[in-house]
Amino acid sequence: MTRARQAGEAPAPEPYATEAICGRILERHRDTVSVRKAHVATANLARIIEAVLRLSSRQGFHETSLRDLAKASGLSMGGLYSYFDNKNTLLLMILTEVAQTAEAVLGNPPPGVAERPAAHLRWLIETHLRLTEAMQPWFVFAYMEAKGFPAPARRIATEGELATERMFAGVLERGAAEGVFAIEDVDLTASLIKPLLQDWYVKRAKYRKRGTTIERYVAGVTDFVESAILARPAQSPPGSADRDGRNPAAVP
Amino acid sequence: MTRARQAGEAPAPEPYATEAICGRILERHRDTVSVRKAHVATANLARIIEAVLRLSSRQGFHETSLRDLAKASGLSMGGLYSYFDNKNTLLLMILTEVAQTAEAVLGNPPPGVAERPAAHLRWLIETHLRLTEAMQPWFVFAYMEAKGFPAPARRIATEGELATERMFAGVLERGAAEGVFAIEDVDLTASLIKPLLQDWYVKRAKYRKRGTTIERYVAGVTDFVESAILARPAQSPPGSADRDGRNPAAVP
DNA sequence: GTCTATACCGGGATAGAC
DNA sequence: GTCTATCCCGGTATAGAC
Repeated sequence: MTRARQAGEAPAPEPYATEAICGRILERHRDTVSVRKAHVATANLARIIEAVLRLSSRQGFHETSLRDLAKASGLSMGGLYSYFDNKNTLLLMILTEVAQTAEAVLGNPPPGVAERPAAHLRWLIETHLRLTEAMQPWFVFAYMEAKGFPAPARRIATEGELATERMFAGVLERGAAEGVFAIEDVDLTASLIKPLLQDWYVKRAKYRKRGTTIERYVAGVTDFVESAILARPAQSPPGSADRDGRNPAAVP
Repeated sequence: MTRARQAGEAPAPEPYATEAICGRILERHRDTVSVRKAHVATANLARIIEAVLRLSSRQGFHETSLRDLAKASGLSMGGLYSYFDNKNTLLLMILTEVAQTAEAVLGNPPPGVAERPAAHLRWLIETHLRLTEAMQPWFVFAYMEAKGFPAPARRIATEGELATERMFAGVLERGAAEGVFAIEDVDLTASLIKPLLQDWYVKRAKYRKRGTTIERYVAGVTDFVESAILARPAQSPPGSADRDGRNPAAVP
């Protein structure tokens, strides 16, 4: 991801365009892709993956047949098999790429940010949302298709999940230690932030229909989270005061 | 759901046991189920659905074959078809039951609660979590399997989603009007609460592994949400003060 | 009411021509 | 490197015995 650019490589003005990402995938799978010329391989891989992401978003990956995929990508059945040895490998290519990208991007805050927990938290929220926006079909695919598949696929997705959750937990921990955050249970709070970020790409259609912009959403989540956890100087500690009596609603 | 109990009907101490729910499903599908005796029909339906929920949670619904389902439920291939006319109907049975139950339960707050927004919000959160806990496999199924299936199935799930979101929006609206909540954007806030509740059943395995109890989670979400939106008497309005400068992190 | 046996189709994967 | 033709399995659904 954040590797040094090779001499002669294209400047890649769009690091999250499908073609650019497929170039990186190719590097990781030189062995399973039998096509030698790099530029034709990336081009075709891009068409395949663009197609599989599109079809899967409607029908799911398993329900997407290789025949459909061949038609949609413009290749033939046999042609597909020079890019992966079986359907499951195609799944893994996408999942690992998503996981790697997320870890590389979120693990590299700009200089100075990581030292200030409040700023770091804010950066994590905004960067996460913008990354998943730029690679929306990829993240939706990873989220939706990870379950119910062979163990290795599951693990990749789950690990990625937990990795980013740990980043949040780390920031919250440091912020709480410095006294800028007031948090009772760091791990629980970290796991509550995660779904707020995932909602943006998982339910993208809903937000699009409502006309919610990403700027609005970033601001909304940031305010929501900060209101919940920022330490407030002149106020009683959370979880103690001014609550009206519990109303234990047993399920009827 | 909240119908009057028929004379002679069992007292049903467990309204969310699989058998009890399948009794209700049977009422709604007397036409497609060809087995006449009610008690044998509900018993078998329960075994079928218990099996399909279990298998689908691992492999997904589409990947679960009717052969597997027959083995797991103890019925034969042919036997299954006296309970539904095709696989898709089985899917719809489950989805509609989940949607109906959620709406019936969440739409009936105990007397006095609906009048006080703070109490109502708290009741909604706790009831939602406890309901989805009691029917966890059902809700996971509905959440996971709704996408990628024929339009009618999609609609049922989406409608259910929006219905509960509207309940939250309504409460927040009233609370804001009364001045007990300080909320900039009611609709956005309502849609942020939803994923916090869904996370409990979608990622149930994670929380189980960590030893997070439902009481802990209820308290955690309640505190988180209330800290975020409860109006604070002696404090500047949200979204204005004491934030360190924005740190607009463009995706690198 | 439930089972066994079977029809039939669409899926993934491969062989070999071009 | 890519395509066409084909194999074979496993899926849904049904027919007819018990």
